[in-house]
Order: sequence, then structure tokens, then C-alpha cells
Amino acid sequence: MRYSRSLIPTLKEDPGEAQVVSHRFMLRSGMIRQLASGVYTWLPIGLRVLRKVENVVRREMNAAGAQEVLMPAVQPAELWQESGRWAKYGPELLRLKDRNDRAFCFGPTHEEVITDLARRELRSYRQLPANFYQIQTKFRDEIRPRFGVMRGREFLMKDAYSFDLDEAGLEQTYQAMFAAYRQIFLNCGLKFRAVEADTGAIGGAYSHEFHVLAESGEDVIAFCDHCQYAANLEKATSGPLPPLAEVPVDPMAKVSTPGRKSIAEVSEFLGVDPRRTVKAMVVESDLGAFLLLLRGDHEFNEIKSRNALGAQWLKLAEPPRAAELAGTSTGYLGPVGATLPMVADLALEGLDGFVCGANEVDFHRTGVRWERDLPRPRFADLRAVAVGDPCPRCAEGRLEQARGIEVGHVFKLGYKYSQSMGVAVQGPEGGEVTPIMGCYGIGVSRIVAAAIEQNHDANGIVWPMALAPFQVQILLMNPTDAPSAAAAETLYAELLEAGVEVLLDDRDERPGVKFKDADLLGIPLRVLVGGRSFKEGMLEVQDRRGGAAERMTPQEAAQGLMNKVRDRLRQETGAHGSTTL
RNA sequence: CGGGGUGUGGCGCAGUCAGGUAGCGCACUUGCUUUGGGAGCAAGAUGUCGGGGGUUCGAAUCCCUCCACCCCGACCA
Repeated sequence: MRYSRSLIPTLKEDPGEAQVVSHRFMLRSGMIRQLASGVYTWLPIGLRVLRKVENVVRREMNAAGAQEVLMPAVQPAELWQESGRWAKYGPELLRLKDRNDRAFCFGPTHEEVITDLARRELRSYRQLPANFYQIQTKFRDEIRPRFGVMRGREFLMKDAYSFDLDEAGLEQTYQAMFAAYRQIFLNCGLKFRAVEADTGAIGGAYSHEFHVLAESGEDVIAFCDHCQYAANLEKATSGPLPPLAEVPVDPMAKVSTPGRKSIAEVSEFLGVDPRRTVKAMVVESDLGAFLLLLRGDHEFNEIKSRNALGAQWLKLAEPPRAAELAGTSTGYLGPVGATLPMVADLALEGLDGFVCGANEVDFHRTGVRWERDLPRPRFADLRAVAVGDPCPRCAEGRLEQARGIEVGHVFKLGYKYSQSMGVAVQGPEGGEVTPIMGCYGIGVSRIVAAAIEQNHDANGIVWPMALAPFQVQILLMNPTDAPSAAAAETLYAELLEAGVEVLLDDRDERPGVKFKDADLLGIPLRVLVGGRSFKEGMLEVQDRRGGAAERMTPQEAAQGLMNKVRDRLRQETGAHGSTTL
């Protein structure tokens, strides 16, 4: 492609609305433009990257035996009413009416459509297992779209849906998808981790998320430094904590702690280890209000607590509301004499002689002992794991944490849709069998942003070869200089002929402008044609990642670049195997 | 939905408090010079000041109203 004939509207200045690196560079490099909140146009350079990701995904899905289809973006309400989601899905579902006043929605996902297809077309167990996928534009009317295409309302997603005869078959399909996903992210040249995830309201057997590791990630994942264990912080558990050193326990006492409300203040004032304190927090849920107890140095996790209590929803009460429910203002709440039903974190099970609020302003209790001073409450896993906690899977490991961007999710759906929508095939013994389903998503447009979060420097994007909009950029320094212009044209033609993806910067611009734009665009290999080295009969090949330029003659450049492209693709693919499951 | 903020040329912004006929930098056009990291000089084009209504001799500026976008929070099969 010729730069001079392309729409690559790079920006010198940072657009004000961009908060994260990927969004900034996508706007500045002219990959995307915003049309409405969370809705973007993909310009030529951006679209090329998007297509690269699509193709990596498509290749592996096909290799794993999935069949590509394309379902409608607009779906009739009837289908959603049938599955019950028309009522359950909130304002996130974009609802439409046609001219006859019939209700539709713009699909945020396609379980209903695929299940409808399956019940119409699948007749026999011999057609199973079947796995269908599509790469489709989805729309979810997110409450708060942000970070450009990272969390847009309209986005490109690969979604796959599998149908198996039984649980064992689903397990096999699931494993095949898991393996395909690993290969996809390896092929994209990304550092990622597969983590165990919260299964949410669907409550399937288990599910895994794939996270691209990046500082700006919206999710926190915990992983073992020793074994393969990795889980979303919303789900991660720790092994049993080592018991604290035994200390003599005095009788329970009430002590004055004027104005000391936080764990830090109380433990410092009383000269006690925060690990020997207990904090009490009031939560409200559909099951009513509870007093949750955690060790002073531990952090509450809403989702784990919700799951532990078996509640549909749960939230921390605001201090005034908490005081109203518990009868004492926050900062002095405690389990002794509490009126709300109590649940304590597992870490408190073996704690003895602890400090806690006295349910009286400006007073705490010390030397509190289960059974002697109050009945043992129900214990459950309520807290977020901390860095350094023991691994729940292996003896030696400690947990670490990292931030990640969720780019993929594999999920055992079970019979939820196949049953409610009546999918049935004839089984081997003649009777009807309801297939068991799985679903598998990949955020294609989100991967583009995630890749930039992971691969950039101060000057712009540093694309991995597999995702780069072009593999090679020819930087012709001065198009009015006939000899170097001719050399650039020749090299351009040779590379095109060889199937290398090449952008020829033939604009009549000063070299500085071209260098800056090239850095922004982040094309992995750059050939300088012109200037000093050309006078000596040489071209310079530069790597966007940095390092010294390599000189080549115009005659050997095409072959040399082809080799480099091939080496880079090989080297990057799978280079991060050690960081994955 | 609650809280905060911003809408002025393609982009980034000043001007709004103290109303007087719109400005700066970048980008764009033309010419000359320049050409290894976002050039210099000269000339030029580009604005419903988010929309509607009101006050006023006069509104980017004051008042009312609507809208869009951004940030924080709640939400997220």
C-alpha cells in the first residue's frame, strides 16, 4: 500500500478523551475514530489489524473442528422471550421495533439463535458433536463504555457454541477449545494466562477466562508461583493460612479506644498485631442483612461473599445504613453481642484471643475466644486472597497477583438453553436425547487494544509480527531524489511479489515526520531508502523494537526482509509458553 | 441511575467571572527555501461558539431548557 494514497490520519497531539495507552495510540495512529460513545469506525490501518486477529482466530477454530456460520445481528424478541432472557436482560440489551411494531434486539450474544438453529437442523446423535462459531458485531449497551475499543458498546466478537451428546463429550470439546484458545493467543504473540473464573449466575461446572497481562487491565488475577493454579481474584482461594504463634490468652476485657476506628488505629493504639484483630462489616443482600467478620489485615470480596452466602446480590452497607442495621456506628462493630446473623471468614476459625469492636462507641474488646466468649459462627470464604498466601493446590506455592484484560472465556453451558428451547436428537438407543452445550467467546476487537497495552513504548505501538498492519515499511526519505525513489519502488515491487505485506511511505514529507509516523504505526521492520547510506549504495533495515540498524544492498534487501519476517513470526509464536498453563 | 466536568475551525486549547461583533498552536492550501527524528519565511482558506428558547440596542459570554461527550460510583449471561 502506498502511504500517499492511504487514509492514515495520524495525530501529533493526544486526544483529550483517551485515558489508556491503547486508546491514545489507536486514535493517534489513525486506526479508529469515535462515532458515538463506545462506537467506533475502523480506518484502513486499524481494520488490517482487526482482520489479522480474525484470521488467527478463524484458522485455529477451523483446525479445532468448529464450523463457521454467520448469524443475524438483529434477533426477534420471541426467541429471547422463549429463553426467558427478554425479561432478565436489563437495559444492556438494545431493543428495537420494526415498522410493524414487532420487537427485536441487536444481539449482545447468540445462544438463542444458535439453539434455535440446532433444534431445527440437528436430528441424530450422529451429527454430534457439533461446534458452530461466528465472528460478528455485537452490541451491549454498557453502562459505562471506556478505554476506546477495550470496552466499547459495539464490538467484534468470536463466539462459538458446541453441542455434545453427553457430559464426557462436552469435556472433550471444552478441552479442545481450551487448547485452541491457547494456540490463538500464542499465535498473536501475546503474554497471557488462562485462569479459573467465576461462573456467575449460569453456574456451570467450571469456566476459564483468558487474560492478556497488562498493567491497565480491569481484572486482577491471582496465580501460584510454583504450580499451574491461576484464578480471577473474584474466585481465587488460598490454602490454609499458617497458624499465628501461640500467645497466652487473657480473659475477655473491654478497653477504651477513644476515636480509634480503623484497624490500623486500633492495632497501633493497643500494640497488637493486626492479624489478631477482627473487623466486622455489615452487608445487605436478598437474604437480608449480615454481619461479616474478617481478619483485620484481610480484604473483603463481594463476589466470593455473595457466592458463600448463596445470595443473588450482596453489597456493603454505607456507614449510616450499617450503623442503623447493627445498632452501633461503624468502627466499633464486633461479634460479641451482635444482633445481626454472623458469618466469619475461614481465616478466623483458628484465631484465638483476638481484638474486636465492642459494639459501643470508643470501646473495643481484647482476648476474645470462640466458645468461651461467644458461640462459634458459621465460617465461609469471604475474603480476597492476598499476595503471599499459600497456594490452594500445591504445598510449596505462594500466590502472586497481576492485572489482566479478559480477552477470552470458555464456558460449560450445560442444558440451560438446549432444554428450555427444546433441542433434541435421536440417540443411539432410539430415544430422544437433549444435547449438552458449551460456549466460547473471544473479544476480537478487544484483543487489538490489549495487544497495544502489552506492546508499546513512549513513541508508539510496537506490533508483534502476527498482528502488525504491515510487516515491512519502506521509508523513502526523499521522493524527489530519483535514484533512491527508483530503488524504493523496485524493493516495493519485489516485496509485494514475494507476498510480504508492505507499506511504502512515498509521501513528500520531511524525514522527521516519516520517522515519527513510523514509530506511531509500529510496523515491525522498517527499511530506510535514501540519505547517507544510500549514497554508499546501502539500505538500512531497522527493527521497531530498537537496536542497531542492519545494512543491506538493494539487491539483497527483499530476500533479507522475507527471512526476517519469517524468523520473527516463528520466534514470537509460542515465545511466551512459560507464562501460560 | 447518582455525583463531577466539558462542548469555540480537522486536533489541542484561550476567551465566559466584569455582554461590544471570535483568537492561539498544530494540521490544511499556494509559493520559495529546506531535507537522517514532527522545518523556516510569506500569502491564504476554514467557525450554525453543541441545539432550541429568552433577556438586551447588542449574547460564545447572562437566564431557561434540551442534547452530546468525558471522569468517579453503582451495574456487568
